[in-house]
Amino acid sequence: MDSSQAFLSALHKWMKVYTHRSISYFSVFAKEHGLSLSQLGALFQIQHKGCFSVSNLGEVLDITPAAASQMLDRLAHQGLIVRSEDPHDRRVKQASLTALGESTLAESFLIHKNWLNALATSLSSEEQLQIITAFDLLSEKTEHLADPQHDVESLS
Amino acid sequence: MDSSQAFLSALHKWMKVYTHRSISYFSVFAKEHGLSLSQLGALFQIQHKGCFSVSNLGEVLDITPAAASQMLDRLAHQGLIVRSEDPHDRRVKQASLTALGESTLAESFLIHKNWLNALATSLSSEEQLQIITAFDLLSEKTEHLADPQHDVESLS
DNA sequence: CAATATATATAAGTATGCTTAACTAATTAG
DNA sequence: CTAATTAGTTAAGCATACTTATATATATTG
Repeated sequence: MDSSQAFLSALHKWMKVYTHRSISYFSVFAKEHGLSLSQLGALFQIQHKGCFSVSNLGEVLDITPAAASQMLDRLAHQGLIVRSEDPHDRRVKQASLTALGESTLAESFLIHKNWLNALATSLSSEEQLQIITAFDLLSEKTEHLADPQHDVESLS
Repeated sequence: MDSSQAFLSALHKWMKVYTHRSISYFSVFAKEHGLSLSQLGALFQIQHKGCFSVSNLGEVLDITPAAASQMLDRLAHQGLIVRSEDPHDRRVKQASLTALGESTLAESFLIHKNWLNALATSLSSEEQLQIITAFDLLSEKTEHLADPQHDVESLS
């Protein structure tokens, strides 16, 4: 299909632009908060799923359970997550964000604010509405797709 | 303005969804290629600007020139970048991607392929066209805005 | 109940990623 | 031409981020 090709191409171009911007913003943010990019990444994963067992976090980050355990150790030590026993299986520890963890992530998106505001003012109301519709569509569709793990498995 | 608020909200939502996906994909990709997320981030920055002096790379990544020099050392050792003397100022070393560096980054976007294809097939042609228009608009506007460094400076 | 499997944690070891301080080379200013 | 500044590297030191191997607690299975 022709529009699929154009769709992938437009999305790819935007990903390059966005990746470049966000790496720079997240680098500054992480430094300001005494975090590494890896730690910030782990926090995003936990936030998205609500909670994560040690092994499952290791799977999405592609690291061993031992490494995931140590990562959670450091995050817990900084007060960003807590580990609680899973009532269904007492071997399992579920990691979830603390209030501090939540607010830290919320703040991490604010660092993009200047850029996004500049972007907003450079667009007409009509253009903004067009983009809003597009993003709503994308967000909705993405959430209905399978979780990344499945794609990852099918790639290997 | 009302549509600006909705615009920022839609963009924010999409950023959360996309950040979550891309961290997982880039984690897997980095591991497969023996890279860290930090190294991948540095490569993206160099790619975007074409070349980077040691100090300037340090600025966008918010690290000291010494750290940037060491980072480039490791990337050069892996054959992903080369450093060449700036003809205008022989103190300056310009880092740029090698063919291997370029192809590695190109490949890093392919790892999103399964997801993007699934996304594409879940959308009608009409919806795809709407999204294409939106992304073209965004990519174009973003490239005309000032570089991230300026925003960063104004934040501190 | 005993044996096995699973989830996590801990220990030891290595590479990365950062810092500050000291050093070298090139440029700029007086 | 000398002094001061700037760009980059190097060294020492420390925290992070991973690995494998081992240990411990809980679950599952025969």
